[in-house]
Amino acid sequence: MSSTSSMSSTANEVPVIKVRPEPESLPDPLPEPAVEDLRLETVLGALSDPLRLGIVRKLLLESEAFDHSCGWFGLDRPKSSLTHHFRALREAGVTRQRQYGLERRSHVRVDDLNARFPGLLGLVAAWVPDRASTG
Amino acid sequence: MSSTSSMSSTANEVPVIKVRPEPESLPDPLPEPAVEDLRLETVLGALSDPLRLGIVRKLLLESEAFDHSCGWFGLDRPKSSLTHHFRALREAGVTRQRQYGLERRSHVRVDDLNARFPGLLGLVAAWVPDRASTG
DNA sequence: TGTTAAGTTCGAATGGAGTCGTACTGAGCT
DNA sequence: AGCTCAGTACGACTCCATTCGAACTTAACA
Repeated sequence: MSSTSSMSSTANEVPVIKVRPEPESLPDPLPEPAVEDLRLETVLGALSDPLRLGIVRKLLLESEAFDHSCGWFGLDRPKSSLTHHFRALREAGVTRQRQYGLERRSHVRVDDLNARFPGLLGLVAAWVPDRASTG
Repeated sequence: MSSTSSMSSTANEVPVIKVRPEPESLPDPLPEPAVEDLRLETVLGALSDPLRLGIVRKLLLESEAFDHSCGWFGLDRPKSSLTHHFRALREAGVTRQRQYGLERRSHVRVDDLNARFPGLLGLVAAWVPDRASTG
């Protein structure tokens, strides 16, 4: 919470260090359901959309250590549509979103989902999109 | 298995025998997608409804060796609604339906689903319905 | 043959999800 | 201050799923 990483600066030569946020200084997650509130039918509903299924699959297979912003996915949809889908995933509890400046980055709640619905993410990762989807 | 229990009949008195359909003489299944045509997003969509999730779960946990008709589930919904949901499950490939006289009996396509989406049925079986659902 | 019962079909109403344009917000940069 | 850019908010539209009543179909059975 209140880890105001006071970057020691000796008044003179200010070290301009791009500090990648440490696990202790992450922005708070946007509103999301708690692990114990995850509902299978809601999660399945969120994953029943090909675009969202592709988002989660791409996160599972290709994501780096850090979260990924909306544009990383290369989805050919207007921004307002993407907002809709990323919010659907977060509110269902599939992804977690954090605000980094202008960007809103997402990652899959792997531990939570594996705890509540073991095997589900494996199905998503193994999913083969139909020709012409995911945009 | 194929014991066509030829209940002794002396040619004259025609034996009115209620022959329960053997595995070889089952009615043809109603139209359904082939195993290789099952789509994860479609199956998830079919299972994202609490009523249908309850149907499949009940079939997995409590079903006998034979299929079960619509009324076996004790669902408190009008018949036209049940037709809708059972058809949704069948057309998504989750269940198989056969016509037995007046009744249309269902069972889960366990082998097909385990082959295509291993682990999925385990999640359905482990599902705990929210208070006040499944009708 | 007539009744009963399981389930379908149709049609309507409702609500919600997906799609998108437009306007807006807010952080970072110069 | 002003620009840029990521993403949101809002509203409109369309479409689909859900729900259900009412009429129909049909097998079983007396």
